Amino acid sequence: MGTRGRVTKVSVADLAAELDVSTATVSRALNGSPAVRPELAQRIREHAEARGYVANRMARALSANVSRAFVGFVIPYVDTPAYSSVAAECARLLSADGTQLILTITENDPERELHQLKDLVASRVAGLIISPSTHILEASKQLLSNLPVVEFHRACGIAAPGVFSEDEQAMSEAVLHLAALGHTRIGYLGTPEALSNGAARLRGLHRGLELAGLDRGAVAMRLLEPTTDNGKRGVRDLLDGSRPPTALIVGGGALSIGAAQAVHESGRRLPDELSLVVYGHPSWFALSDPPLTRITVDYQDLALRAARLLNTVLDSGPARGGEPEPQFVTAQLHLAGSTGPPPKRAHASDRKSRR
Amino acid sequence: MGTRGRVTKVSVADLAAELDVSTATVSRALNGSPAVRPELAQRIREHAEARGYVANRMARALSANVSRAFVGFVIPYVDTPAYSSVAAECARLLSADGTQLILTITENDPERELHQLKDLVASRVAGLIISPSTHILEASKQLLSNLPVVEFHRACGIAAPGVFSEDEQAMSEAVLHLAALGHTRIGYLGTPEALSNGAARLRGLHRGLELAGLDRGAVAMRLLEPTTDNGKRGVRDLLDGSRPPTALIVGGGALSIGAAQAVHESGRRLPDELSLVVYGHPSWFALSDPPLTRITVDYQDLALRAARLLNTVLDSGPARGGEPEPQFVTAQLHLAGSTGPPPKRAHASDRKSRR
DNA sequence: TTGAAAGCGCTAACAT
DNA sequence: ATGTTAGCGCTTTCAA
Repeated sequence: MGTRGRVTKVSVADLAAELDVSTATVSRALNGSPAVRPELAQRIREHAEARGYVANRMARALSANVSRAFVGFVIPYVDTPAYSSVAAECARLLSADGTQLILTITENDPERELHQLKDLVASRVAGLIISPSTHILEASKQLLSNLPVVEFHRACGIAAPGVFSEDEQAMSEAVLHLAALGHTRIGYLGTPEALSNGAARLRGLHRGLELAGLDRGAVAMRLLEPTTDNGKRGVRDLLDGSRPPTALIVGGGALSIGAAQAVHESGRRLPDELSLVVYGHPSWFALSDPPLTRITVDYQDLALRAARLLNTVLDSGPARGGEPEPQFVTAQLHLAGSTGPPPKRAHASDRKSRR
Repeated sequence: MGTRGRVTKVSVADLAAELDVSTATVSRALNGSPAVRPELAQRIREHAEARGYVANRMARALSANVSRAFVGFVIPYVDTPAYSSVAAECARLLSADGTQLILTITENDPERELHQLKDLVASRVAGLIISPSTHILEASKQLLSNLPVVEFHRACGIAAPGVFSEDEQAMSEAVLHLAALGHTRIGYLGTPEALSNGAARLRGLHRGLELAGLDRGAVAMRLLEPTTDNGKRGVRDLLDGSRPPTALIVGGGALSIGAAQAVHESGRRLPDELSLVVYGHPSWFALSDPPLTRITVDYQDLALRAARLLNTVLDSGPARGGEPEPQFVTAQLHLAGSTGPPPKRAHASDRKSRR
């Protein structure tokens, strides 16, 4: 019993020969075609099982010349919940349909991205779930426009559906929250405007400022690539000025992690000396004391929608007809202990006014 | 110019026809065979380029009947750095060789795992990088023993090479560190002994106790599946007893995250009221105050070794000859502010002995 | 140096 | 209900 020796080597031809039927019958039986006598089908299946037969998906895909065997999953990073949790959930959902995920990490490098997209096309993936790199190449877009594609987190302007977090409102709420507390000098650390989600958050920021009656000039900004290091750097920059902001908003998950660390390292007490609003999965900030006011997104929901969207797109081919509808998962602002009224006095180095 | 219309559809046959040569010549030219006249080869390549030709990896793999097109990456979870960072690094390293990673998440479910392994075999993956589920099925082991496999983090007793973190020493050091500080009642929260790394950490614990001259009975233990929730639960259990430990060691990344949260929520001050040693990637604990004494592993190094090992295994076929050498990445104990002498007085409910 | 042809393992017309 | 056969796109003998 059991498969001894080397790797599986049984083919339909083998089974057919051994049972003295045709390969077509075997194939039909194995695929549950009703056109084969139940008893025979049963016998074939049992024999296949006994011989440890495992169908070759490549051959199958090649023959069918269209199959859902593989789907490409293209992301800039994977070591942050915004991506890893979506990857996990998509892999889970798609595997139920017998679709396998080919994982590809661009590190936000456009060249690498293009190369990987080509490889994915070469693998004849049925479709793609992608979070494009910041400065995606034209050639990459070309490739994408000829494939069933679902975007998430970031959009790159191709005619493909996508799932995104709707950050504008939460962002604007965050500004209003701080303004209501009395803050007038706010620092913003976010991702570049070239990133669709960076742009959305910026819109939210601006809208919040407008509603709060604050001038855009009231905000010191740093727009950086979303990495933990940039989070640290950005916060240090923002805090080091001669007239540092009394409140900080961070728009981006990886940035927030670094930002929270940098704030912590700066020794400023939250919220007495500084108010802080971070962005991202709660688990990253669970240990901080006080708990941080934060903007969160339900990544699982987002993943679910992405997987569903992909199925839709796979059923109807790439970018047919009109502009596809993007879907949105609403980000939520959660208040916690890291935001409060601004310090009573201006920063020491600012004015000489003692008490 | 550029690829218009539908998906890439150019085949070697097309190129051959267009250039009035045979498919064999095209294939040879494209694969850089020296057997083709350089000038012709050049012309073929240019034409292929111009026509936007992309070789079909499936067909290629099918024909070659052995290829490195795909490698399976099988892990129980992906939302923890212990896995996500290894995934990222492996994807990066393998993609350089033109190998794509098929990501598969078992959620530590043996049935699911078996099913996915079958699918991977069906996809004719060249090999597998796997972190087996806790209670892996015999059938799964069977499959694995007929494939080039590299294990990591966890070993399941098959004759395959692997990369693991060498936790024993760090674990034992942690115990000695606590013992030296004066702790005699230590709590241990770890993963089940059925997990190879759980067993290793336990050995380290025992060795530490022995060296410290402490009895094994001095340790209250909880061995749980590595999830954040279990981390919380375990800590609450350990701390709720009538004679709670004065120090806690956590052996496991996900467990540590939950554990740190639970400790935090319990309101105990570190290290005055409780000493705590956690395990895992520093980024998860960066925000905690005080910084936590921790055991860390260089996952990037681990990933690098895994990728290298895989290449070796792919070159020599599965489990040939003698037992393959496992590799180890040494875990490091970093001292920080969460460990200190035990509280002066025993727990109130413990003994009446004052001063 | 190049071409013709035989597969790789499977599915799907097209017979019977 | 079952068998025959022609591919899917590529590599690779075997001939020329």
